[in-house]
Amino acid sequence: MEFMIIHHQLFHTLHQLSRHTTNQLNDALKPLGLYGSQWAVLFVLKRKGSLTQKELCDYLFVEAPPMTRTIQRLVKQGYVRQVQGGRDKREKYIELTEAALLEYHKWEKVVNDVNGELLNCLPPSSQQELFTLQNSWLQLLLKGRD
Amino acid sequence: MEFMIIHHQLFHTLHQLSRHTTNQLNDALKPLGLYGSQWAVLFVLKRKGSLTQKELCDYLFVEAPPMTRTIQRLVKQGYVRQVQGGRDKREKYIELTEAALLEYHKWEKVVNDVNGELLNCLPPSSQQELFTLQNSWLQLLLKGRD
DNA sequence: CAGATATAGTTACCTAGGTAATTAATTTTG
DNA sequence: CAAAATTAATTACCTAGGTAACTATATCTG
Repeated sequence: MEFMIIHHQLFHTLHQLSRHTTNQLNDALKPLGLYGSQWAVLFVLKRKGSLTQKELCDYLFVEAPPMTRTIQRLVKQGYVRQVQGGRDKREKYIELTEAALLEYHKWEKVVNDVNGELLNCLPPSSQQELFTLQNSWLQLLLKGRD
Repeated sequence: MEFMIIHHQLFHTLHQLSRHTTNQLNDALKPLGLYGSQWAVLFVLKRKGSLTQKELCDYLFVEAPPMTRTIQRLVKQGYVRQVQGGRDKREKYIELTEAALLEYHKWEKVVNDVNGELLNCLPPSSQQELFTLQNSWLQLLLKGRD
């Protein structure tokens, strides 16, 4: 019976950690005029290059409607372009603009700083262990849900 | 430089896990007419008894406005009562109703089942280790922010 | 090939949770 | 004690992310 309480605490702690870290990220990004959800998209585009919205959704495990909203905001700010895909006229390729590439390093530094600050209270071995545990759990959960 | 990528992946995985598990919880609660945020309040009230809204906020690390909303919804559903506090007329004590106490065991079983299902792909030792790591990280983060 | 089915993206609307501003009651302080 | 500062709760409004319904294009099938 005791393990049910452990489960409860585990989910509670997971939830708190996620909220706390995304709040910290948003605070750090605010002076740059960006939100966490926007940064996630910019980060993926920088690494992967041009992607369709569907591919972005699949990569970030986000449904299509919030992705549309995030991208429309990035378009309005001039950091991203929607390009009509050649073959399939339904899909839109999303790519970073010159403006985004110019600012990217500044954004990246801010994010790396806040990430480092959030994690510097944990020894690197614990960070690695935490990541390994979280990652294998997530993989197992997603495997079961395909 | 490599650790920045690990950091990024760690936060990404944390975020995904939190979203996935709260989505699963909400799916499981839907047939009962409850949301995850409501369950969190009901759970604390069952354990701790009558609490003020401020105490609930402090316990769940949630700001006052969302707590007001969640409680108002629970009041409307008849699962919770707001009682004007005796000494301080600003504060409102929140307590479970008879209706909530009657349903509680059913809710608890549903939540325990979904929690168990989400965690049964991880061996208990990993669950314990994950909880310990998450918890110590959260404690360190909150200690720094007081 | 034409009709049915599937898919990419959008719109509308829902909950979760955050900040800023407001109100009413309580404390602090000159 | 009266005025100022603090605090519990609420209201209004913001982002994040979810589902349902819709549109337009692609693909599959009879």
